[in-house]
Amino acid sequence: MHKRFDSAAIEKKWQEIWAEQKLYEVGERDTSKEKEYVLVELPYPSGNLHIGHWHAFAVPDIYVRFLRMSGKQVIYPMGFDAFGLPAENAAIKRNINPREWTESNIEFMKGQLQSMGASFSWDKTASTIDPNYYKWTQWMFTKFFENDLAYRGEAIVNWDPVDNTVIANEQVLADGTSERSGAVVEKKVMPQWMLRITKYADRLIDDLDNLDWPEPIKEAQRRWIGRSEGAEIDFKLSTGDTVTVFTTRPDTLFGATYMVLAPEHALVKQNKDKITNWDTVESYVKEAAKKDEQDRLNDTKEKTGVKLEGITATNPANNEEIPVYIADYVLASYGTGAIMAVPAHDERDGAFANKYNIKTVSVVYPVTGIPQENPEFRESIVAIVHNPKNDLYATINWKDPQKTLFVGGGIDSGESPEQAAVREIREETPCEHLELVSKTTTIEHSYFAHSKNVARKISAIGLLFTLTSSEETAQALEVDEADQFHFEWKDAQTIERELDDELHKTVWNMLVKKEVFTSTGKLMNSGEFNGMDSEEAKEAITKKVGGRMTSTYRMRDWSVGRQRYWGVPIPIVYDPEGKAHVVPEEHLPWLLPEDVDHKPTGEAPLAKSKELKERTEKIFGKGWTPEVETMDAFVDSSWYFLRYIDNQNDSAPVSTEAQKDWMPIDLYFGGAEHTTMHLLYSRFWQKALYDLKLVAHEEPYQRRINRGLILGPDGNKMSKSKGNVIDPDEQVKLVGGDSVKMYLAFMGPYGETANYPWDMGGIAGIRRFLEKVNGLHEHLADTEPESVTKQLHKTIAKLNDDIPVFKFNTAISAMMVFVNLAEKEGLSKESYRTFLTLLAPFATHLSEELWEQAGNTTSIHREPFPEANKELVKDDEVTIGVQINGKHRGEITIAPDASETIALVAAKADAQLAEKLGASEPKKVIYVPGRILNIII
RNA sequence: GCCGAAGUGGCGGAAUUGGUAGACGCGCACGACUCAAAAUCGUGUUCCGCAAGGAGUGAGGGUUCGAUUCCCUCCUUCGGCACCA
Repeated sequence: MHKRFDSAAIEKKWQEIWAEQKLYEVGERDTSKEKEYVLVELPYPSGNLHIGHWHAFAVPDIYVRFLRMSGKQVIYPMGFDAFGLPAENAAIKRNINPREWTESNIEFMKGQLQSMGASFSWDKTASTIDPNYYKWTQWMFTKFFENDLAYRGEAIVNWDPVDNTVIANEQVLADGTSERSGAVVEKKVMPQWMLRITKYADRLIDDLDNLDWPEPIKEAQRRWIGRSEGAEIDFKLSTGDTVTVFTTRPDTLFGATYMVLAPEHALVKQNKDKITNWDTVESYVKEAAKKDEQDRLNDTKEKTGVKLEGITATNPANNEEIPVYIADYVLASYGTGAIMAVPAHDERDGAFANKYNIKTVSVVYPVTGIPQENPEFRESIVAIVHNPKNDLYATINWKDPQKTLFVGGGIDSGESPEQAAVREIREETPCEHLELVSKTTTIEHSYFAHSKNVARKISAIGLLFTLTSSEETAQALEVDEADQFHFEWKDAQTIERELDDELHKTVWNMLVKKEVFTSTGKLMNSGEFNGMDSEEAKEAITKKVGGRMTSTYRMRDWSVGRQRYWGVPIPIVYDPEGKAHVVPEEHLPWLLPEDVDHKPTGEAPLAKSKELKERTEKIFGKGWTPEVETMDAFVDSSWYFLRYIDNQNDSAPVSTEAQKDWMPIDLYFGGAEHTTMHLLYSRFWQKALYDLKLVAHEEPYQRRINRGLILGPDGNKMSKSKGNVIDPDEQVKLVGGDSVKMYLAFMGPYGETANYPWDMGGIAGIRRFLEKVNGLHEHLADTEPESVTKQLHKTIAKLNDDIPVFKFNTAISAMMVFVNLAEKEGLSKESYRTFLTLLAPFATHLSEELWEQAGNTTSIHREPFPEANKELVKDDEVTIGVQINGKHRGEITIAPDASETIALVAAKADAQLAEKLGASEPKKVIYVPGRILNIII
């Protein structure tokens, strides 16, 4: 029966009692239980919690409580990631100290967190601005510095002109603006504090394989790191310099008809004197630099560049002299900043060569590109052949020779390709039927090998070489002189129209339309490598020209220095010669000075601190100066989960004992936005610590679950300007924390990255459900119908199934079904108690209140989670669908394990079904017990 | 452009070793209670059709006794990356 309740009073009452009893503190590790470390991303104290925080923290609490009631010792910590630009900017706006602002926010947010009624392990908390925390952040940085993982290097950095600081690559959005301020990011070359994350690139990719993470997140990290396997190859310039290029396609080296340097490439300036068109070159270089600074949105289709007159390079594969260009489509910061350009097999090079009329040479032709699962098609491919004497190309289709295409020829003689080809053929074989036996002597290697071990020698069409499509060696195969082929000549348009399979289309596009073919295949026009498979040729050609197989990465080192105030001071001091030294452990924490006007001017605020300067000289001596940059806040959050589990430790960031107790993190709930930032940084950090023997695990997070976004009621992302922001405090006031939490859990499955719009009616429905639960005791009876007991056990089973896989929505739905039934049929006191414990992880306050009202003196949250009685979960009877000829025509109710005979009898007993079935005997019966009966007549 | 995820009533969603499509909730309609409204309770609610019946899980095709589920082709939406050699 529906019965209202005062959620505010109940929730406040229990929150206080729980706090007083320290009900959710974890304390020491209890080894009689299995441990479970459930982590949620610690909040940034921006002022107040938004509804997304509820979704992030309150909903996983259901899972945490379920585990705890199921007998595990669960740690579910909460803390604050409190350094960083937003707090500093907010403080500047309000003209107060960032520390004051942040700390007051933390206090306020703690109250909000309490209103969730979640079981946070408050004895295991941490705050990144606590000197006892950042002492260890600094300490680890010094270890990194000593081990060459942190270094000061020149780098092209992203400069945010509004926040007046450098930001990381990961913080630059796709449109070239800053993730922080929204300003257009500029490129600057500056000395930077960097962390050598690239050293870990391979491990960061490879170790993903062992993690229980959603595959899309892993894939996003792999792509972000962007490992490219290829080769470095040296090209000699006519100036005597050597240019190293990076390429993923060394197999196409014979097709490298020019070379491109990035405009910023050092050799450009160095050879100023030898470049005869230096003025043009110089202005292009300047233009390119400006373009880079403006924005990277400039459409990437239009390629520009300038030829370096007076300089050539030598292609090491064929010793041909090739021109050298500079072009801004080659990036200075990727690979070696120089490329070998292969216009036939790279789209960008193709576009560039087309524009500047550079020679194009095809060196790879396709053999695949055909669906693997279509063997019939594969068999039909035979080869592409080329006669360099007359530039005639042909593709031969073995199964159906009529599909053979001839392309090219006679380009220089003014003949059309068709005319030339026909002439060629006629001259060689003056008959209509081209017999595929030796008629000419120009052919050296011209074998076709059929996949069915039938070999034929083609020698009539003036083609220099052909390639086999099977493993059979050409020499071993016999010539069958009886075979004849008839080639039908068609004009180009007809041929194009009739192209009906992928290979032929590809070849046609490549050879006739001169489109760029980027796939791998087999080699041609490549000297001794002709006919070799691309993959094989990569190594072979690299080896021949003295190159090196290597990998390069999209990801750059992590720039961590910030020219701002509100962050962890980088614990480095400089001696009078300017050499960097770490601040020794006894002087840590290296405190953030207070005597600073932190307003951003572009100069680092710490440079203005007298106290910091004096401190440095006092400790290290006269002439020593402090580093004035602070650390990116992503550094702080790269290890917080380690501090949680040993937050009182004075002698180390975290003890090995605590790690043995709790690490690794069994489950990390979080948002998709951290995929390539926090999640990558902290994995790197953990690996670096691992190599320094400071942690026991190489990966911090065993399992990761990303949640979606809560949208406004209008289906849009919540924003103040749209006026669709849902304030959690207001909602809690309206319907209570239990309802807010349950509603967020009810919207949809949690483990998928789906976004759910907030629905005012929906949350009212949850509140209504809880009010029904509140009145449920009025339906108590001495005995209950078996249907109710059975439904209860089905519900128990459902919850035990659904909660571990985060399908809280269907779990709640099952409880609703039970309550609806129990209201109608009545329920026993025992069932009522059991139901309350089912509800406890969801409606933490109300279930506790009703539990107390039912006469219990200990907390419901100490109760074990119910287990279903398997006998009671089974149904005595089921209603199954009956199909006639596959169409649903009615239903019958029978025992779940009834025999086919019984099912048929039941179907015939049904008047409607009997009529449909008529008198005829069924042709076939498909009966799946408990599921379906399908009768074919 | 490339990579990834997803398309089911008016809405959020449920159902996959292939077996009654639309659980549960919202919304809506009608009824009860009320002077009235709200709240609450009851009934109904995929679409077309008075009905019998038919159609139906983004579109089209295929496999199957049977497809939201498996296969092929395509479309749309969302997310990520984007001159990365």
